[in-house]
Amino acid sequence: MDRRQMKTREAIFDAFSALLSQKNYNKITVGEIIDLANIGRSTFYAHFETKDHLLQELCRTLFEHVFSDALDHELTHDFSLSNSNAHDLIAHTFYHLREDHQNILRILNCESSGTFLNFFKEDFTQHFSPLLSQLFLEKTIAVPKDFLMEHVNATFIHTVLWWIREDLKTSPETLADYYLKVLGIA
Amino acid sequence: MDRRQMKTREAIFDAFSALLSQKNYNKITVGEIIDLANIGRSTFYAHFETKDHLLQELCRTLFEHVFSDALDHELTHDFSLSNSNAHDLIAHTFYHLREDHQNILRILNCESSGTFLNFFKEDFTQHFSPLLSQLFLEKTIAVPKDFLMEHVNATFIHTVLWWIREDLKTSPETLADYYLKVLGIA
DNA sequence: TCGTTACAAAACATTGTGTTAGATATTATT
DNA sequence: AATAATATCTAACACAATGTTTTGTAACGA
Repeated sequence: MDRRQMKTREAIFDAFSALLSQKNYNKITVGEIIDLANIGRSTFYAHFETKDHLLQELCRTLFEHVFSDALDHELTHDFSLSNSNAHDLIAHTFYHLREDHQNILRILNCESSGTFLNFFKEDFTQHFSPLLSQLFLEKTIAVPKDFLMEHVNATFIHTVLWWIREDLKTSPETLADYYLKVLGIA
Repeated sequence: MDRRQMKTREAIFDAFSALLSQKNYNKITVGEIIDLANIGRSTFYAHFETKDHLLQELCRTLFEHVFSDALDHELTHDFSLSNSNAHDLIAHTFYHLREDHQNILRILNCESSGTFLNFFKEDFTQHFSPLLSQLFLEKTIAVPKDFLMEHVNATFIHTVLWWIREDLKTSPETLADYYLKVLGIA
């Protein structure tokens, strides 16, 4: 890929996420982005069809490897998920979020978090929910399966958001404890 | 208040929520609202400073009495909250949501739900969280109190959203069961 | 009935979106 | 090093939506 393309793409992403940490997504204009990224107007539209597409691509690139990396790393050893395995898996994901992806956390905490959560939720559901719901089913709680899956999902997101709001002062292991505790698996 | 004012205010609210059930909040234009409400442009701006203010006022008027009404009705009898009381209280709120406020449910389910959930969440937190967290503390789960409160909160919202998505086919009592079950109080 | 007030219609300035044209600079190719 | 390809920049453009203003009219309350 052309170096120029990569440079401007970088610049756009940087400017965009910088603006996102300051103001709501809906209030950000393309004009502001290109000013901060220091690129021409037509250049922006050569890269991204609309502002919505930019958001989508940013989320995709950010979230892409968080969950899958964590799972790959953990499941290499053991495919059957015990309680302690689940704890390690969750904790590992929290580590991953904290160390390698500060950008994700900053963006999840911005005013437009709702917009990002949809993407975040999708990835989480895809990778984790099946495994966790399997753990639950062993306990045979008398609620519908899809209700349970969404609960596991929503609780994970709420856990991450709480963590960010507490400025990541809780350790990944402890946070994984909290998560599994309120879910009743612990 | 002038009858004319009330009439146009009604018309604006009706048109707005009708549009919200069709498309995302951000995509709705003032032009569409005034066309559907059949009022003049200047009239709209005489009533609402911006589209955001309209949204805010709509949420306020819709959510205002849902939680407080439910609480008033229930707590008249008994201020100490036992497990069965909690179940009745939750179920009563679900009834309230279903019967008296179809508008709320339709709006919570629209594409812009994230926007409304902030208001919804506020009201719920204000009225319910203290009572429910009290129930939890008796069980002395080893997680921080504010984490627990937010969990109770987020789970309620997720429960309502799941209910809507299932087209309200679950009875309020059963739904209250589900809610308390996944919270571990049941 | 009379003063007040809400409304409609239309024009208006302003801002943001997305497109297009030609000129310039950077890149990969030979 | 010369060349072809292409990413970029400046600038102007049409378009849509926002929010304001003006003027005339109709509905309201007293």
